[in-house]
Amino acid sequence: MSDALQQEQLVKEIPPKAADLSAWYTAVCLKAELVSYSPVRGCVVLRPAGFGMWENLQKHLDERFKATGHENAYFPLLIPESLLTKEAEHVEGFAPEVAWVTEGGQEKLEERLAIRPTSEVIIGVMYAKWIQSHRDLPILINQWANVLRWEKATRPFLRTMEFLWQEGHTAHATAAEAREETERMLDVYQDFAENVAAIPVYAGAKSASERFPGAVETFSIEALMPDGKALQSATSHDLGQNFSKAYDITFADANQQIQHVYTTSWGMSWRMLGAVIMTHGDDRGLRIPPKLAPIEAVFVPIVRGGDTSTVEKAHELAKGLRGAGYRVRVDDRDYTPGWKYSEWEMRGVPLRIEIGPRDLESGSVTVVRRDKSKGEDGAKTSVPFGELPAKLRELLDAVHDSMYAQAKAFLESHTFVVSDRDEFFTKCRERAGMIDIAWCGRPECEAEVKTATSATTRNTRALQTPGAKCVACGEPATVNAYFAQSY
RNA sequence: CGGGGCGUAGCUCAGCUUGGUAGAGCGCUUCGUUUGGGACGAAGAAGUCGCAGGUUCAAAUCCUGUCGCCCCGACCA
Repeated sequence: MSDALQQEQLVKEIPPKAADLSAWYTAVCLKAELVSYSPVRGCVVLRPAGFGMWENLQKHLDERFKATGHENAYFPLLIPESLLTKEAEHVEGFAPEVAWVTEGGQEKLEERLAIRPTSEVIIGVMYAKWIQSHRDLPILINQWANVLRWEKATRPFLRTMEFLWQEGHTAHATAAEAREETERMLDVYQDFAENVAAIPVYAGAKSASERFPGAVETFSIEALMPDGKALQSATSHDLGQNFSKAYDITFADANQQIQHVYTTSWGMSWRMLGAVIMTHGDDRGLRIPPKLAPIEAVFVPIVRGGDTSTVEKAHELAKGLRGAGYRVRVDDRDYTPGWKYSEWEMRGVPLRIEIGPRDLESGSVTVVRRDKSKGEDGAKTSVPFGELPAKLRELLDAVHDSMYAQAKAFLESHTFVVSDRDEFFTKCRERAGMIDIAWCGRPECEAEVKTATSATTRNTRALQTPGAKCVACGEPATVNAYFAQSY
């Protein structure tokens, strides 16, 4: 490594992001203490720094769920085998990755119990008991839970055997209502991704082969990672009457007819945090979007000649900011200021507040933005003590906006509207980004593209040019689709 | 689940080819001096060499098995 490169590499043991995204990603997850590998294969410990991000994700999503009329509940972790096997497609889809409990205490169980890979089944069974009349509908419930899928290869956040997520499960009287709900929650996810996680996404419908097992239609939001691979960040499923028929969820309608309900399910997992890490991080480490940051601003007091008045002032200002609703911390540990700067940058704290003798004298603090590089215009701002509470809000919003703008610029510069077949295949193979084409929608066509390029449809939307032919195969196109290799 | 790589101190790794006293840097502890971009000095602590067998007078080193992790594929959120 050249001297220049060595100097650039500010954070020890974090390799440059552009050179090897995988190595960078793993190093950041570990060094920023988001996760730790555990003695259990494929399972990670979510450490306080990581859990803090999860809590903020929960808070923002949950308030959106509540605002759209949903309530939280909790269902059992274990699902009897006989119940699981009723919806054929669903079972087939999940069978390879279900873990089973076969013994309890000293006894061998007469019936195996599945550890939930998802909860459509157990929730469907309960809904069948609870729903009698059209007056009982809709049911709008969400649960925050862990699930387990027996994965072969795992990576922190992106794929672990046990993971945290939320799963919403709703039941409706009509197909139209269920579809409306499915699309509403997709909008919620898109809103969350863009306005909380600062990640622009493409929202749309999944192709048949990418659909959730047992769903009539699956929608997703898809984000683009720096290596040109897409990351499915949340899904929303219209389950039609597939589950209500399998689990006999019926109600008497206003005309005294027995009808099967229409159900939906929708989920976002801690995988979203993986998207946040990869999208926003840089060579100095993590950059957490302010709304997800466990610590929004960290005070670094500079002590000179044993005079700790800057430390006292930092605590005083921090107290005031907490009172104003901010999540702040004072780093009064016995390390040098320079060490602390690097440390908190690596951990991704959006704002650093320096307070040294010079600041004390001028009655102000120096606020440094994590989203800007060193020496960049606007990276440092001097803020008088009294203006700190108001100014902090402004700066945090600015950080969010600039992070979103950067991610948006990346997505847009790596989205290609392609109408030439060769170019389409080349771009897919090269992992160029989101490749937008007019597409026929045929599974055989998608399979051919996948075999040739490893890319698949991420999601689809209405055909943009009426009468267009499929760019991949030449048949009449029915939709526009984003193709990309995916995580 | 296929292909490749790696498990030695908290971290990054050397030592293994050719068996013979357990190593370095960083970090950690104590004391002192320091503190506006990863401070300096002195003293100190720390490893059943992933685990289990085997070969040998003797194994971190050779052999077999096993577990785990990383990367690339296939599969999935």
